[in-house]
Amino acid sequence: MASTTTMKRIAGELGVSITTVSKVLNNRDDIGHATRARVLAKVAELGYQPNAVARSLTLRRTHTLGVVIPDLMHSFFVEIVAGLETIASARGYGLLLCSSNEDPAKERAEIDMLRQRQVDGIILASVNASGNTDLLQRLGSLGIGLVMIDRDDHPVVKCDRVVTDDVEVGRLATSHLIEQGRKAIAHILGPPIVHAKRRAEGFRQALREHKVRSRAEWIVRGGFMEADGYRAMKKLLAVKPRVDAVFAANDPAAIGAMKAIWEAGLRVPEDIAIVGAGDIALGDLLRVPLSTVSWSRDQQGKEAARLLLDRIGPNPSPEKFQSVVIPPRLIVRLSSGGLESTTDKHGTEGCDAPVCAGGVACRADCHARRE
Amino acid sequence: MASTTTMKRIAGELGVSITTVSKVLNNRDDIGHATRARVLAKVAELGYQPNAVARSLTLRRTHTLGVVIPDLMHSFFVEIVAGLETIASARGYGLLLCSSNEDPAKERAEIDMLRQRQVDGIILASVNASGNTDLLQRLGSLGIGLVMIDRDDHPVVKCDRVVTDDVEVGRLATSHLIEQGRKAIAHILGPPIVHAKRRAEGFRQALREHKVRSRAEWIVRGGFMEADGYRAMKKLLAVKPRVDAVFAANDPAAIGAMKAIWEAGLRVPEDIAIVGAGDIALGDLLRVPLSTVSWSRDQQGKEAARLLLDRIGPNPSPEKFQSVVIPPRLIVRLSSGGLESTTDKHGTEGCDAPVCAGGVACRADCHARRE
DNA sequence: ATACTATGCTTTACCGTTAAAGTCAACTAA
DNA sequence: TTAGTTGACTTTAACGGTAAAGCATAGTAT
Repeated sequence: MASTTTMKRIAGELGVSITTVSKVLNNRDDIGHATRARVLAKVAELGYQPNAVARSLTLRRTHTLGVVIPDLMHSFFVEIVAGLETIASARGYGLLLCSSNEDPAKERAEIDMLRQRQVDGIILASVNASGNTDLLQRLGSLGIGLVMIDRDDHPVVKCDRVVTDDVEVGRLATSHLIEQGRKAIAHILGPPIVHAKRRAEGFRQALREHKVRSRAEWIVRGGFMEADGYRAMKKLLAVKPRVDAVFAANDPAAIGAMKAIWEAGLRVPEDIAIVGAGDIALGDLLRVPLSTVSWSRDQQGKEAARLLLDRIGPNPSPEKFQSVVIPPRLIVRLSSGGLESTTDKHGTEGCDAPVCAGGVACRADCHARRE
Repeated sequence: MASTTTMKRIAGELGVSITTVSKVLNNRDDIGHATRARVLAKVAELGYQPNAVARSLTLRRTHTLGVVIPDLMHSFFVEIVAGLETIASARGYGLLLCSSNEDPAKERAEIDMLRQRQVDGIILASVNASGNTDLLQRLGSLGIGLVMIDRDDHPVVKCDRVVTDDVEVGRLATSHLIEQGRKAIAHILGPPIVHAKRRAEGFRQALREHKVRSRAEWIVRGGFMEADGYRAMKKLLAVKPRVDAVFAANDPAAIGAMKAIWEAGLRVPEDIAIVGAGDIALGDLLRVPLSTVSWSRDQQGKEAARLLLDRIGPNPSPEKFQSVVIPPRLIVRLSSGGLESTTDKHGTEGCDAPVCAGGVACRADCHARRE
């Protein structure tokens, strides 16, 4: 292994001090023209690249952000990560990616690992409020920034947040089903976190406002994974009289529910209408395109990265912590019965990108994604 | 900001030397019982956590792997990353995730960045063979491990590889279309990299073996993105007589092609059959479920992580570099005309996970994903 | 009693970099 | 002239940790 090029070596070969080399590389102005040129030449000759680890040790900044999300397989989080990456990479920050697999213990382990690695900040979609609040609260005093995305449990923790309005998500989805004339509307609950509870709250609000009857058996425990939706729908199908519409806590659960419906020999949306939330990738191209409530993951990711970087940056913005809300909006596709057929028009406003043109309901952020 | 707890502080409060603390924490056996206990107690009391940056500097190991993939939005790569994460995380390694956005310049910048950060190894799905071969070759001499995944351009570069048999991918897809009785079979080429060229080669081989006529206009330039497939299909649709089947270089391109076909008022598979490659997430649930050639991304990711970690680990396995091949297999769904209807049976062998049961063709690795 | 060997620590040096505080010659101001 | 200022470096210390070598003290072999 060729010995790595260090400032020491450059200094040695040139007969100057290491500090001189350091100063040249950091553009300090107290180095003479000639020396500067000689150093720069040597740097180029040896292809020197600074050792970021050593630099991190002295500067006490790693220029690295930790990202902890619950599910790498869910396009929703991946799209947020893509947004994060755009901003972070442009500003010279690296992303240390971790998955908690929806497991609080792994989440804790990953946060601890990130802390040991001295990341400058953490972007977290937290599994729940259960055990890790203490850890998160301590991050601030350790000089580690924190932005919570998507899920904002841990109300005690002081940090920036980038979330959507989950009550509104539930209202939009449910009102839409009501407006489709559905009478027996069920809800597949998410996991027991405020984030999901707010969607359920929006569900109930919409029913109340429209004076639509609800029944306790129509609200069933589910979760955020496809398998959760599948199981929950199985339970719902056993309830008589049968429901004619379902708002699932998110898209994977909605897809699981659709599978259960098909398996029972029923049709979507004729027999049962479905609305999800989160606008999963390819949701517009599904066998029955999935109606959903959408908000920009790209924007959510970018906003989170910006907030975090501004807070941990050179001028640590002493402003109060912000909660940025990405507004949700309804995307009507076939699964809710809101479109006559799969070959109908767009469910959304003007979308002229080639991949979205004509015939096929386009994905809400197809533009954003190609930008 | 509370002053961070360091070994120095622990040593100070206990009146022992820093080295003593270090030895206790590293389980060296030359520290007495009593002292060891006192140190451990203090460590627990102060909640000490070692500074990984400092440790990396002396040990010259960061326990971090860099991952560079061309497209964060493509489920294919994300699933590989999930596989990587499983192994890396279990072995105490972190993943520094970068996207090259299919841009050789950004790929280069990211690899340089990873090198500065002293990652122990890099897992790369390289954009092309154009300009970065030099950089990759140098990695070895810098003590940075390299595993190329999915795309194995850069034949000169000595490293481990985990790829699929791309010629076979093309043959499987094309033979299947031939067996469906299709006569005018087109191919939407991938980008100009060997990886894609091999799929085209498999396409040609299959035609030759089955003595099926081919025409030059039926092989069109495309790419790996949805928009590429869309544009390529537009061109194909202008060719008369019209083709009755298409093998697209990968699934996103196949989906783009389907969009173009629908937009032209034609049906899949009745008018044109489609087969892709890569088994994109939700491909089984599309409006017309997509026939594809699949291989396990989970296995690919895990294998890559294992190879890399074994090579850079304590006993640097002096064996020759390996090329692990993940075998591809055909997944027949509706888009190729291989199934009578969307409510047909599984296209794959026994799959009894709840989310896959009955009625819906399951995804090839649905088991693997839930493991 | 003398030399040898553990045992249990501490000292010193180093990883590669930056920041703060010298140093020293040449130049300027009074 | 004499002190004061620049300009262009160098020296020293530090970041937080690990490894190698050093050094008492006590115990064992002869």
